[in-house]
Amino acid sequence: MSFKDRVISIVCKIPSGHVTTYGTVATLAGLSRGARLVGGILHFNIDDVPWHRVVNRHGFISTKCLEHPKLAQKALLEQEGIEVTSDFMVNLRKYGWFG
DNA sequence: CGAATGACCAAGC
DNA sequence: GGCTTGGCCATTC
Repeated sequence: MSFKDRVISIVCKIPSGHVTTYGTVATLAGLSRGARLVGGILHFNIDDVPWHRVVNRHGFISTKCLEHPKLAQKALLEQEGIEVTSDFMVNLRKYGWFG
């Protein structure tokens, strides 16, 4: 069991229709200051976790990946009932999940 | 095992 | 008020 596994576990527990932030995931995983690690971990496990439910502090999709994954994420979020603006931003105040 | 890396955050100019 | 800098710490090669 490692921080990585905890992060993955937590991300998988995010209820459908909700999103959370890197900082929140890091805190729930035990490292309130490990937001960066969460990003890196999700990067290495992009195929194993619903990373589309994790956004940065501003509610923006922070991936530096190609635009295609972003569109996929936007579609997935909307599919779950989450409003995503054309700027790939979600309303954390409304859809934010903090455990 | 050591050095580099990173999809963040908050404070400082 | 927007941009730049520094710190954080596990994972990876």
